[in-house]
Amino acid sequence: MERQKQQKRVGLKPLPNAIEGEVILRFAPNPNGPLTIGHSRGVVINSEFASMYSGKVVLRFDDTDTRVKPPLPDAYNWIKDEYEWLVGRPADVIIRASERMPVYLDYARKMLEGGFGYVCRCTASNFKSLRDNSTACDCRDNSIDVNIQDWNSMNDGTINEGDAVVRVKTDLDLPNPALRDWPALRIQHAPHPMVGELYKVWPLLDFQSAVEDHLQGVTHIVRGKDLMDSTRKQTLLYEHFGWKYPETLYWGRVKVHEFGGFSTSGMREDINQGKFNGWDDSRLPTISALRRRGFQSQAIREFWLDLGLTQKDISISMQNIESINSTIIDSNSERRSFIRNPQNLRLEPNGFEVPNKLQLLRHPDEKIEGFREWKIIDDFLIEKDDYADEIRLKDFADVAIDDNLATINSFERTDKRAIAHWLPINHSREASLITPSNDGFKTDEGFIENIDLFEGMILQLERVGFARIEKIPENGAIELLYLHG
RNA sequence: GCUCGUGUAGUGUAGUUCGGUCCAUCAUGACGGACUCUCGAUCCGUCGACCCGGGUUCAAAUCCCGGCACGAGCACCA
Repeated sequence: MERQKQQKRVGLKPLPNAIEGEVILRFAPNPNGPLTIGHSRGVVINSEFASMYSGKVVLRFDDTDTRVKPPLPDAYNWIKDEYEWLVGRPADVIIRASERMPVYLDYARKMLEGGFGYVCRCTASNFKSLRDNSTACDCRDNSIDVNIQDWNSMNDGTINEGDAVVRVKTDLDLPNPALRDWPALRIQHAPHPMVGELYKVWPLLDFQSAVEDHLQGVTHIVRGKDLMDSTRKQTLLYEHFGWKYPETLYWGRVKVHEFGGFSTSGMREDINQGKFNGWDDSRLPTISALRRRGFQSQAIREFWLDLGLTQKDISISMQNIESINSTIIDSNSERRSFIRNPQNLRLEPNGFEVPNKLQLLRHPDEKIEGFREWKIIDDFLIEKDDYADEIRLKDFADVAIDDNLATINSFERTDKRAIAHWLPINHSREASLITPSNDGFKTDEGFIENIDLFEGMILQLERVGFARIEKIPENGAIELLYLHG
């Protein structure tokens, strides 16, 4: 009897309660830096769900903090572009929380007027100790009039930063203390990089996000499970307003072996201190760095889609992304010779008639048609590591090496001697291959086969690995950035 | 500590809703081999897992109970 073999489901699981054409999702980063590989999970998963249901994605900049994680003005455009690069099309709607401030402040007032919010003038630590005992603070019983008065004082700057916050009334006996009378808005007098000093009171994530999700008609929220309590807080607010909370899904925490965790503010500080050369420093787990090295957006997409949506905390390796990237770029990457740590040799014909031209395939399986044509002269290079009594010059000849003389034994491959890549010096140009590593960069000086090269080209250096051409200067060495094997 | 969540091979993942088609899927990895004038690609093979203990049942990765482990939240950050 034939057993039916188990199969692996492909693609994301269906979204609960999704109606074709009516799904609205959102991706809401803080523009305090460009996107990291961690963010890309949100971009990929949300955009994939949207395309599964012909829905939309709202790209929302959650930039309501001017103090702890202040926005970086450049980051808005970086993120917009990186989103587009990852998805292949722009987000359907793009909004900034900071430009929507009047709306949030209006809803805050409505909350106070509705009596389900109040201005609390306790210190954070006092409130916390009351809260932990399920005890109301004195401010909680203030009349609506008093609350509105205090609210006005918060907004006109009469009440100082740190001296008041607006809270959402909840059941103080909620089992989870974190949810009890949670803070919705606070005072921040620091100027906002985008809107300046227009506002004294700024909403916190849980309030801003909750109101905006409702206003944008978001039907499904997919977010990290660290935000589970946010869902619960926001649901309480929705109940007050009489709104229906979106379906919510979560993913677990992700660590990448090669990078560890990734904190945008941490990187920002390190860059400012000069530990990195910028956001696209190839040692950083940012999208701009991966892109610069030659990772394809398709590889990043496939990677996250294969992981799918689970609440497990995972620790993954760049090897997985590299493997996917390899299969994508292998067929369209031309081959070139790159000689690290070169050794000069001179060809001794030994009575053989040496052809003056050699045609080498641009791609071994001819996925790319055509040849690189070498004019053979006597002087050529091999890597010092390949130096041996007898080697095979790839695609050319068996040679015996004595000192720096390479005597041709045969053009045919006659034995199992090691194959080495090589390069006639008339086709060589100085190049340095930079490989990012944990403690800096490793630089291999050498010579690259100087045929049809251009900046941004991703090629496979024979017997070395994939690399991207960073720069071809007028004079001096070509700069190569190592991608992976 | 309190609250919430998660446990399938080295890594990641499918299967868990409605127990049998599961001596458990796929990818990656490691190892071995074939092929190839790259340490690339391709092909073949091998390795390797249901957190633990009870229970229900003819039958449990799947249901129930009890442990254990790990993670997150408990910010006037997002």
